[in-house]
Parts: sequence; structure tokens; C-alpha cells
Amino acid sequence: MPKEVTLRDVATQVGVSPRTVSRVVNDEGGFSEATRQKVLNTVEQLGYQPNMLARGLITRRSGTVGLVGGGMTDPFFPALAERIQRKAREAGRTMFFASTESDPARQADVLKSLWSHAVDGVIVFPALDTIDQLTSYARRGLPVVIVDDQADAPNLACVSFDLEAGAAMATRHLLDTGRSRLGMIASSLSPPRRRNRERGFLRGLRDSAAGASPPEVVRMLPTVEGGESGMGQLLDRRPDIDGIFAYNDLVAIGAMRAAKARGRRVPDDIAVVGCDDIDMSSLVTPALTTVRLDRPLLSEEVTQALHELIDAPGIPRDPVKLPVELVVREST
Amino acid sequence: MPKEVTLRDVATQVGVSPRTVSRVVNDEGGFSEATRQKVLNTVEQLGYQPNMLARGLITRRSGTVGLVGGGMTDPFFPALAERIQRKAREAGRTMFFASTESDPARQADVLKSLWSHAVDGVIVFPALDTIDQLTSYARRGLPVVIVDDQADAPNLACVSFDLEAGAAMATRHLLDTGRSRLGMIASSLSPPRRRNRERGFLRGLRDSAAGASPPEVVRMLPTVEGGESGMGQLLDRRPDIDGIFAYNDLVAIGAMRAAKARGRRVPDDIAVVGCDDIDMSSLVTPALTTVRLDRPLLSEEVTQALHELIDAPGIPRDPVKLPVELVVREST
DNA sequence: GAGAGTTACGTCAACGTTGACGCCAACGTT
DNA sequence: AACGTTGGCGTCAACGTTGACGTAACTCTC
Repeated sequence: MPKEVTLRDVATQVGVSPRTVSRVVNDEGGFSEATRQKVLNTVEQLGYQPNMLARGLITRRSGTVGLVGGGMTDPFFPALAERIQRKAREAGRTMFFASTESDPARQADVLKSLWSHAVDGVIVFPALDTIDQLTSYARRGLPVVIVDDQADAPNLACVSFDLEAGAAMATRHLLDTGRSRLGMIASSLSPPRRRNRERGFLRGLRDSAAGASPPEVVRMLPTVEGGESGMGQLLDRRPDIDGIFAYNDLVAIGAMRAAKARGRRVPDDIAVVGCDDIDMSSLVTPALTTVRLDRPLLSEEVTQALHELIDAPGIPRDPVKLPVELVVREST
Repeated sequence: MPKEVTLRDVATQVGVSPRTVSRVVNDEGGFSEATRQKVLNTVEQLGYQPNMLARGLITRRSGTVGLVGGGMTDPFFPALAERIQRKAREAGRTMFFASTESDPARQADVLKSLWSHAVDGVIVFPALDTIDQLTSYARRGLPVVIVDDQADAPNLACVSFDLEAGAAMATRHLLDTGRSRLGMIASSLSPPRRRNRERGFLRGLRDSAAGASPPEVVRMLPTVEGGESGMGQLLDRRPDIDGIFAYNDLVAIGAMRAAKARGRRVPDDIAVVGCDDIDMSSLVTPALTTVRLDRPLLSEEVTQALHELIDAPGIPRDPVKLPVELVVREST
């Protein structure tokens, strides 16, 4: 293979020292306009590309960020990942993507690998209860942005949606539209501290003056299949159930399928509310009422937090809590 | 920030030279069992992690691979990306992900960035007509696996689905089930060379003895919205149309929506066949008949090809063509 | 017991880049 | 005229690791 073009190659051709070429390439100043032109021309001509490994070895900045998530099977994540990646690229960084499959051990592997590749920072959708793992990295000097969980450490920022409020809104909407026997299909992958949706659901019920009967909650994998079996269990436990709040839209879609399969009509017999507002939710029949999470906003906040942590370390950051919105469609 | 633990730190603590530690860590041989134990213990104790930048600088292997795709909005891609990433990790490599947004210029940027990060190889879903761009990198020594297109160069492998056969199967299925006025919604992002689906569609029609009327083809963005407007155009051009082959499942779902919106029933009035078999396709109503692309198979072939190119360079590889399968559901 | 091979290390340079520092000429100030 | 300042560059070392090579001790062979 033809060896790479290096600073030295450009330097000898122009007739200056590598250091000067470096200065021009990084626009450090300290060179004349004439040399600048000559260097840039030669860079273009030879197709010089700086070697990020060498640069990173000395500056301790690799120009990369890691995105660590549970998996790409829930459409909410890819749509977000794409936006984050675009923003990272606009800031001149390249993105490592890594899936944890919601497994703390895998998350540990993934972080180890990213760390040894000297990423400048990571954005993490934490697997189960891994806050200690993450704060440990943050303390070792790695900028970490945690989505949908809270922690306090240097080099660490937290961004979440106000899912408790969202869940409460969804619940009140169910009650306001005449449902009174509610159930929730929650996620078996959320540790107690992160069960905001459940807290919001219960709060929404408590706040309501109406005499709704005590709610049923089941916990399932947050997938379509999980939603199907969750709905099955709820119907078994309480055949007269008439309103469901689902952990996310996939679960809600599964719940609607199971309801139909059992001869219940949505929304006539049972109302269903999801969470996330993935693209699919407006395409299914009936179109899903859901708590919309503003992905552009989240990606904006997350990347901004990360870039601030990287470029201005040491400044403590307050946790950010993003508002959510109820989108009423046909399923309620 | 606490400085990193290096080979030297381990070495001084154990009382050997850094080179010996390196030998143990990389299991090169040339050390006694006793030192091995001591080194490994100290590695563990100090939490030593090899610095991949330094290692990559000298070995010219960074332990990373790039995955370059058009975007994550089509669910086909994330599902594949996740499998590929898992296999890469099993092979000890970390994955860069980059989206080109189907724009050749962005693809060029992305490849440049990956190249300067010294990726060991890339898997590319090429944007439009960018074969020359890719072969150029391959010739410069970068292992490249191209999905769904063909090229010939050193360090380059091609893997595709036999979409022409798939499209022909879909078309014959439409004809065999009594449809005779067919239309196709193709993709405006496919350059002529890559219009296998269209070729297969037309071949399927030609091969059939039955006197089907000449087909209509429109080209749209391969999205739900594209499918909607494509269906609109087809119905305008030929109101009696009764069978549609869509570029992919998203387009097919859009087409079904548009058909319903215009009062046509699927499958009674119009049959629709998609392509890809994304998860969503079995969830919509009516469930979509589609040409299934075997994602596990593709990810297997693609990663195997890449790892062979990386680990055994110079061996020419024949293009791989993967079989497809028609899944008949309710939309036909 | 001399030569050859093997084992278990150490030494040194190099990968491509940037930080720290130094040098010289040109310029401005008093 | 002497002095500081600035612009424009070069030199050298260092980042953490591995490739190439050296070497001392030990083992085997006939």
C-alpha cells in the first residue's frame, strides 16, 4: 500500500519545516500569507490528511465522541442517533456508536473500549443501574452526558425528559375522556429510581378527584411483543379494564394488537396511550395517542452539554429537564 | 485529570521493562510464566488499558471499522447496523458509525474523516453513484465492503441481495394472483446501474405469458411520504391500476395509506408488495406482503468479507449475491 | 566441552504530530 | 543608537506503543 502523506512530505515539497505546515493546517498563526498559500496548495495537491492518531496521542483529543445506547431496535434511538451524529460532525467530531443491549456488563466493555480509543466524551443511555460505573469514568476525566437518569460528578451532565409529568398528563387525559379502570405496561429494564413513568401514572391517578379504581401495573420488555403479553396479563387480571398507559409506543402498539386479538376495540372498548411519538405511531390504525418526546430538542441539549463539558471542563452543570407534550390521535 | 496508566507504570511496579509488559499484554510469547502472572496482576491492579492511539500509530491498525450508510430513518438499516456492530465487537473492533444522508459529498467527507482516524476498513451502503470514490480509497489501501453495488478493485468486496430476482418474484406473484395492471414505485436515489428492482419488475412482466398491460413506473424518495405521493401519481395516471410493487416497505406502507385515503381497498382493489421485510411490515393492517432480505445473512457475509480483507489482504474476492424470499401476507 | 539453538528479557528507534522554546530579522520607541 | 517587541520560522522532545535487534544465561547435541 502507498504510504500515507505526512506533514513532512508537505514540508519538504514546500521547503519549510513540518512545524510550519502544522501551524498552517491548524491555523495557529505565526506564518506569512505567502507560506500559507504554498502550504495549502501542496496539502491539496498531495492529498494530505492529518493523522488523528498521532495528533490525539499528543493533544489527548481524538476528535471522537461515543454514543452508547441500549439498542437500535426501538426506532426512537436511531432517529436520535442520527441527529446527534450530524451535530457531532458539525463540531468536527466523528462518532463511535456502541450498543449495550441493555446489559451492564456489555456497557462496561463498551466504555472500556471507547476509553482506550481516547474518545473525547460519551453520551450514554444507561443500562439498568449503572450510575456508579459512569460517575467513575467521569471522575477519571471522561466527559459523560447521561440521558434519562441523574447523577452528580465532575465532567458529568444529565439531560432528561420530564416523563413523570408526561405520564401524569397521559393518565389525566385517560380519566378526562371517561376511562376509570386503568392499567399500565411498564418496562422491566428500568430500575426503581428511573420509574418516572410509573410515578407519573400513579400521581395522575391520585391527583384526580374522580373515583377511579386502583390501577394495575405489569412490567414487560419494552417491545411490541412485551406490549402484547402485557396487555394479555392485564386483561386476564381485570377484564373490564378500559384505559392503558404504555411504557413506549412499541409497547402501546403491541398492546393494541393484543386487544384486537382478544376482540376488544380500540378506542371504543379500551383506550391506549403510548410514549415517545415514533414515526410509526401516526401510521398504525388507529393512530396512537402518545406523549411526544422532542427529539430535536433532546439531541440539541445533549450535544451542547457534551461539547461544553469537553471544551470548558470543570464548570458544574445543572441537570436539564425537558418538557413533553401530549399528542391526541385516534387511540383514545 | 489523573494521568493515564501506561506500560511504563506497570513495568516499573513489576520491575521489568515496558517492552516485556507489552509482550505479555499482547501475548507475544517470550516471557516466563512467573512474569506473566506478575504483569497481569499489576495490569489488573492499576487498571491499565492499552492506548489504541499509540498502538495504532505504529501498527497502522486502529482496531476500528466504519459503517457508512444513507441514514437511520429506514428501519432496515439500524437493525442491520446493530448486528454488524455486534460482530465487529466480537472480532475485537469498535465501530464508527456515519450517515451520508444519501449525499455523495457527505459521503466523501465521512470517508475522509474515517480515513484520517485510520479505520481498519469500512462497510458502505453507497450514496448514489460513488463507486469511483470508493474504489479510489480501496486502491489507497483501505479495505472496503460495498453493499448492493458492484465494483472491482483490490481491497474491495461486494455483497448484494438478488433484488432483481426478488422483484421478478414479486411481480409474478402479483400476476399469478390475478392482477394485470401493474405499477411500480421506485427510488429516485438509485442510479441507473443499481435499478435491479426495476429490471426485475420488468423482467417478471416480460416472462409472464399473460397479456398484462404495460406497466407504470414512478420514482420517489424511498420514504412513507414518497410512497404516498407515488401512489397518488400512479392512480392519477392509471385509475384502474390493481397491483403495486414498491421499492421498499416504507414506500409500500405509504402507498397503502394513499390508496386507503383515495377509497381503494387493499388488497381487494389494489394489491401491494414491498421489499425488505422490516419489523413494521407484519404490524400494519393489512400486513404487508414483501420480499424478505435476510439481515442476519447479510450482516454475516458483510462482516466476514471485511474481516477477510483486513486480515488477509490481497486475495481477490468474488462478489456475493444473496438469495431473497417472498413473504406473502395480507396485502396481496 | 565447543558450538548451536533457545529462552527471557532489555535497548533503541520509530510512528506523525504538537508543545515549549529559541533564534534571527525587521520594526518601533525613546 | 540602543533597546524592546513582534513576526516568522526552526529545533527538539515528547505522547505510548511496538518492530528490529542485541545479549546473557541456559539447554541440547555429539
